[in-house]
Parts: sequence; C-alpha cells; structure tokens
Amino acid sequence: MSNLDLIAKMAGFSKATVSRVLNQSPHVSQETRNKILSIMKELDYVPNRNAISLSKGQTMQIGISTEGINNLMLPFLNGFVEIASQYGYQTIIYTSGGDAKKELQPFEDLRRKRVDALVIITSVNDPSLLRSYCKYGPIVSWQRMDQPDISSVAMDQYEGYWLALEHLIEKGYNRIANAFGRPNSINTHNRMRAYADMMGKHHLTVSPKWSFSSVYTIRDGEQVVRDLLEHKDDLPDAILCANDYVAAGALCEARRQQLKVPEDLAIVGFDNTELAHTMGITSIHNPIAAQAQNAFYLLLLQLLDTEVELEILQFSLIQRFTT
Amino acid sequence: MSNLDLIAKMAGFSKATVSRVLNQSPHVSQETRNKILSIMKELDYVPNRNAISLSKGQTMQIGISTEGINNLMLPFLNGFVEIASQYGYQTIIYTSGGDAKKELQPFEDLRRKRVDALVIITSVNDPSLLRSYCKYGPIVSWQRMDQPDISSVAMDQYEGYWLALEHLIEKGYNRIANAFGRPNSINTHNRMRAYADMMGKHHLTVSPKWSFSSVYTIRDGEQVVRDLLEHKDDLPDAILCANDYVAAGALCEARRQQLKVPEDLAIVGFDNTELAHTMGITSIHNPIAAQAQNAFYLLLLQLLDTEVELEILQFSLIQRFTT
DNA sequence: TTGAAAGCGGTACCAT
DNA sequence: ATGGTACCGCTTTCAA
Repeated sequence: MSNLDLIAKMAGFSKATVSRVLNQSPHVSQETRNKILSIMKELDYVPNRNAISLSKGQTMQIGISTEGINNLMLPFLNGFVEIASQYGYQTIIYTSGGDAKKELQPFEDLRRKRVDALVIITSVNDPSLLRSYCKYGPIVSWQRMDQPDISSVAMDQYEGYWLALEHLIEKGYNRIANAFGRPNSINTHNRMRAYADMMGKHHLTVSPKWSFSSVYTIRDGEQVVRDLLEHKDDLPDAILCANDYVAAGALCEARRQQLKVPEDLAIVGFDNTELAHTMGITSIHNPIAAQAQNAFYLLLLQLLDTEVELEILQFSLIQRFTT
Repeated sequence: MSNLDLIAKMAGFSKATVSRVLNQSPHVSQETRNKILSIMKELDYVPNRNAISLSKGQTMQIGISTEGINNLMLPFLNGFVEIASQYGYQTIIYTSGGDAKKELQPFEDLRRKRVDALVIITSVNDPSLLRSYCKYGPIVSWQRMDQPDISSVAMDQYEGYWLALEHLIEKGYNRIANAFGRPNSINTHNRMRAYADMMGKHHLTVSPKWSFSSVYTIRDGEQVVRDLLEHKDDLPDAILCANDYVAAGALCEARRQQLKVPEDLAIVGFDNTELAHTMGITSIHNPIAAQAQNAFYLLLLQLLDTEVELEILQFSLIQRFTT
C-alpha cells in the first residue's frame, strides 16, 4: 500500500504539498499538481480514511440507535441514509434488541469518536442517562425524549388525527370508532384529545364500545371489526385506525363480513405506507422522510455550527377508496 | 480529552504498559494494573477508536451495499447487524438508489480501509468491475454474482418451489397456476424449472393461461385473480405466488369475488414474511436471517483466516389456512 | 514486568 | 508555491 510519504518521495516534493493536492488547495502550481496527480494514479493511491479521521478528529460517520429495524422506521432509515450521504456522512446502524446495556454502545462510540453524532429512533434506557452523552457530540431523537439537550423531530399526532376526523365528518360519517395503539403513549394521548375535541365540537356521539387500544397488526384490525359486529344495533359507520396495517386488516375483515366499504363502513389508516397505497386505503400521510432530513439537519447544525433550513412537517390526507 | 500519554504520566508508567492494561495483556503486575485502571476511571478515559483503527489497520466495520432498503431485505439486514455485532463488528449501510457511480462508494471505502469487508445485497454495476475490488478485502453477496471471488449466500429457488408444489399436489390440487416475479432472473428460471419438472412427473395439465410474470405487489396479486376469472371454464384450483404480498392480494381478491379459500382456490405465498403470518397464508419459509449469518461467517473466514461453521439453509413449508 | 521508540497515514501550522 | 515538522492517539517490537 502506498502512502503520502511514498508519493512525496517519488514526486520529489514534500508530504505537505502532496496533502495540498489531495485537499485541492489553491496554493499548488498546476505543474506540480499534475505531476503528483499522475504519480498517484500510477500507484493507484487512495488516502487512508482512518488516518484522516484520527488527524481531523472526526469520522464523518453518524450512528443510528434503535431496538430493531421494522417497517415503520424504514422510510426514516432510508431518508436519513440518503440525506446524510449527500453531505458525505455515512450511517452506522446499532440495534440493541431492547437490551439496555447493548443500547449504550452507540453512545460509547460517540464518546470514543467512532461516530460524530447520533440519532435515536427508539430507546429503552433512562433518557437522562442518554442525555449525559450529549457532551461528547450532537444527539437528536425521533421519539420524544423530553430532555433539554436532545431535540426530537417527532410530530404532534393531534393534527394528523384531526385531519382524518374532519375528512370523515365532511363526508357525512358521524359514528366514528377508533383503534388506538400503545395505550399510554404521548401519541395515543394526543390522538384521543383530537377525537374528544372534534366530537365535542360537532356534538357527536361517543361510545366506549367504539374505542379500542393496543391495536397494531393486520390481525388486530380484523379482530376490531369482529368485535364491533358483536353489537349490530350499535355499529359505527367509520373507523379510524392506528396505522395502515390495522386498516388493512379491518378492510379485509369487513369485506369478508359482507360490509360494503365505504358505504357501510369507512376506513382510514395512518402513515400512508406502501400498504395503504397498494390496498387503496385512505390514510394520513406522515412525512417521515422529512423528519429524517430534519434529524440530519439538526445534527449538522451542531456539527458545523451553521444555519440550516428545516423541512416543514405537515400531515396530509390521502383519499382513496375506503372513504 | 485524556489520552494514553496522560494516563501513563499520571500513573508513573509508560504508554506501553498502559496499552497492555487496555488490551488485557498478562504481562502486567496486578498492582500496576489496578493503579492504572483506577486512574483511567478517575479521568473517565476511553480509548480513541480512530487511533486504534489506524494503528491496527482494521476498523471492525463492515459495509452493506444496496440500491435501497425494503421489506424483503429487512430480515437480512437485521440478521446481519445482529450477528456482526456479536463479533464486535459494526454495520455501515450504503444505498446507491440504483446509481452505478454512487454504488462504487462502499467499494472505494473498502479500498481506503474505512470498512474491513463488504456484503452486496443488490447491485447494478458490472459484476466483474465489483470483483476487481476483492483485492482490497473480503466481499460476499446475497444476490447471485457468478464471479469466482465473490461468493453468494443466495438459495436455489428450485427446492422451495418444489416443496410448495409437492404440498399442493398432496392436498389434491392439480390445476396449479403460477405468479412469477422478474421474468429473466435466475430465481424465476429455477422456479419455472421446478414447475415443469413436477408437472411432468405427475402428468398434470399446464396451461399458459395459468402463468403470469412480473407479479410483485398486492395489487398485482389481485389482478392475477381477476385475470384468471376471465376464463371461468378453465379455472385453476391453486395458485403459487412469487411472494407473500402477491398471495395477500390474491387472497383478498378471491374473497371479494366469492371464491372460497382454500376450497375453490388454494393460495401459497413465498418467503414466509410477517404478512403471511398475520394473514394466515401458507408460505415457503425462506431462511433469510440464516443467509445473513452465513454472509457474515464467510467474511469472517477471510478476515480471521479461521474455520467457520455455516448454517444449513433449508426451505420449509409453513401451512396455514389458505391450503 | 516494564520502557523506549518507531510506526500507522494523514493534517496543519510556521517558515522560507 | 513549497518544505519541515509537530501533532492525532494507540500498537508493537526490541531491549532491559
């Protein structure tokens, strides 16, 4: 393997000059530059990244910490890798499998200067512990952290849910059921608030029989429809789902039960994933890729101490065939 | 930031000794070790990974090259990250978005010693070009490469398809339709071969009307069922799908069209993804995580020049409610 | 058991 | 425009 020294020796210049050529410094004569360049080519030379990292004190690598990778975070991951690479940063994935100790590794790697910054997708450790690593480098989070130094790019679900409700009511639906996700999460809480507010505003009926929690999967969505059909006298005319998977399950089951969608039952999903698209389910578009971009921009802000323009995050309703 | 020198000075020993403590060398007296350890703790010292990488000439980082991340490669990615981290290796994701030039970056990074090894998930560049990077470090591929130095952990789809066909025939189905994926891929070719062989063996009817290509999505699966129903007089009694998404689409559409599954129409998916599980679709289990492990083992083999035990890869049939 | 010093392969400041 | 050289922080060989 050839190195700077060798190139310098062969070209008859000093390491410093060769380094200048490498870094496109203007203070090198064209002649010298050409000569050095041609020798580099001849020797098939490429600079060693470790040496650069050590010398510069930065690696151009950003870590992503998560319990595991699933469908929901795919757009985030893709979006982040994409924007980061545009700025010359690589992305390292750290999965913890929910193990608190293992989850600390990316944070230790921030400290050991293996990565320049960190983004948290999900975490199980005590937020204040994670926060203590902020002194080693910038950290942002997708999930809400409620820690002063760790900003989050998550969105307030109130708005999204409000949008869906508004759409249903405009369409004339007024007996609206809900399939919520994690019972005690901030997201669910905000969605519930939106529901209560909207129902109050329009003086609409709210039945506890129409409210479900811990609904996540296609299967769960099917079950919700079956549960609703237990009370034929008290059926809702629309159902707002925790995510598109739940909506897909609800849709399949409704059809199986001879319910016409959207005439008998309207269905709205959440996140506007591929699934909603392929199955034609009305859904709330969640700009996840934009959140990933913002996560990167927020890091860049601290990394380069520069101004950045954040993407404006906005839910939007994508109407398809289920409403 | 404290470094080896500082620790050494404070402890009254040399850098070498401190380094020995760091690397658990047995040639350090317990007393010395304790003293140094306590000073490290006191100063909250951690070694700098870049310095280690530079000095050792390896980074303990492995790159994964792909056009983009989607559901299909998720189990592979997860499996790889998991096994790699068990051996102390981190995983860096490189996405090319199908851009040939951008796809070269992980390979250049192998050359520049940013990563110790590389795994290719999908690639668009000329395989022989990629192969030329093998001299810089170990490379394995998930997709078939047909290059001597790049071994692949992909599986022969013939076996899997054979399994599905055998199952259907045992169950008494004998008018079997196929929804294939990419028309000219090796995978599709092998599946077609399995189909031809099996049909020949049992002297079963083969109708060109029962064969579809370029079928990938839920939507595509729905369309296949509609197309089949165009010829009511010549309906198959089973359909073997390119993947679980297609099977899911076929299932939904069949039910919508009042076909009883599996009585009127049996449906078999492929890959045994989450979707097949949640929707109760019979599917061929594709041991993707095991392939990811093998990919890592194959790299380790070259990295450490050691013996490794590969996982045995085997398709298996998971029967559910659609057959 | 411990130390001295030569790498590893660059960057960047200070001279000239 | 170019050179000299002190870093960056750790590993490893050779001696003692």
